[in-house]
Amino acid sequence: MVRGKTEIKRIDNDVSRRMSFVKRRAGLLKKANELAVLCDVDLGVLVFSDHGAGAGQPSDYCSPHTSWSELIQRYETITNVQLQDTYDDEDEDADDQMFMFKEIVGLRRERDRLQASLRRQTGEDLPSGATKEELDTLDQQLELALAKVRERKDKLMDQQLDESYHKVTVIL
Amino acid sequence: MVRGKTEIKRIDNDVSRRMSFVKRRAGLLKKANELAVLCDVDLGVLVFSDHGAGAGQPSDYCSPHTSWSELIQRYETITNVQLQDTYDDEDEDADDQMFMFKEIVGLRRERDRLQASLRRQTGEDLPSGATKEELDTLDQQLELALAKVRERKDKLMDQQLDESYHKVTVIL
DNA sequence: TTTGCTATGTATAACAG
DNA sequence: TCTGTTATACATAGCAA
Repeated sequence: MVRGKTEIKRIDNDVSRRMSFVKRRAGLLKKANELAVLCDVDLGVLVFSDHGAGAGQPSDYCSPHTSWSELIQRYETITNVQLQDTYDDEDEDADDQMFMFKEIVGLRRERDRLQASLRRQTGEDLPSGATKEELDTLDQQLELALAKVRERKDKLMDQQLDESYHKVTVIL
Repeated sequence: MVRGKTEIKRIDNDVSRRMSFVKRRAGLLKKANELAVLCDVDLGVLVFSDHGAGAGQPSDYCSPHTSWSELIQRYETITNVQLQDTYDDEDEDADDQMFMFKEIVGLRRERDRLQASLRRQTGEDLPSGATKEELDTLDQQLELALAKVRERKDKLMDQQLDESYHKVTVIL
C-alpha cells in the first residue's frame, strides 16, 4: 500500500477499483482458507463481483469438512434467524410447497452438475469439444492433486519410519 | 509471523490455536469490510468458532446495502441455473409434503457427499486419517485421469497438425 | 485469560510492459 | 485487460506481564 494510508472508502477510478477487487478478493479467500485450516474451524465466504443484480459468477470459499448448506443451516439454528427466504404470502402451504419444489429442482440440477464435474475430474467423461486450454487446465489441476496426494503419502511413510525407529530403539 | 514461514496446517497447541483464531478472524472480517467498501461489492463472511456441532455464536460480516438472505438467494439463483420448471399448483396433501421434504434432505446429503468427493479428487481436502491404501487408490485414479487427458491432448494436436498438412498440400 | 509489543512475513497500490 | 515488479503498509506469532 504505497503512498500513504489507504482510506477505506469507495475507489472512484474504475480501473483501479477492478484491479483492487481482483487482488483483494484473492487475498480474502486465501486468508479464509488459512483461518479454516490453521484454526480448524468452519467458515464460508461469498463474494459477488458487482453489486447490482449482477451478471458475474460469485466467488466463494467453504472450509474443508463442511458445505454452504450446512453452514447456513447451523447459522439459522444457532441464531434462530431464517436466512433463506421463505415465501410469505397469504397462502402459506402453497408457498411452502413452491419453495420445496424449487429447492428440489435446484438440488437435482446441482447434483447433476457435480456428478459431471466429478466424471470430468476422473477423466471418465471428457467433454468432446474440449479445447486445448481446457485440457491444459484439467491437466494442471490433476498434477496439483497428484502432488498433494504424494506429499501426503511421503509424510505418512516418514511417520511410519519414525515409529519403526522408536520400536527398534525400545527393543535394543 | 516471526520465526520462519507459517505453514498452513492445523495448529496443534490449543492456546496458540485459539489466539490465532481470534486474531485472524478479526483480520478476515476487517479485510472483508475493506473489500466491500473499497470495491463497492456485495459479500458475506460466516465464521463458526469451533467446528463441531459447537456451542459458540458464529461471527459474520455482510457488506452494506445487502443482507445474508439476499446474498444466499442470489447465489442460489446464479448457481442453480434457471428454475424454469413449472410448478403444479394442484392441491397437495401432507403425504406429498413429507415426500418432498425427504427428497430435499436426501438430495442435500448427496450434494454434500459429491462436493466432498470432488474436493478430495482435486486434492483440496484429503481426509486427515487417510490410510496408505486409500492414498494409493487416489493416486492411481489421478494417474489414470491424467493419462486420459493427455491422450486427448495428443489426439487434438495430431488433428491440428493434420489440418495444417492439408492446408499446405492445397497451397502447394 | 486477555492485552500489548515488536520483529518479521504478507498483502497490495502504483506502476510498467 | 492481464501479468509482473516493487516499495510500503498491514497482519500476526511468539512473548511478556
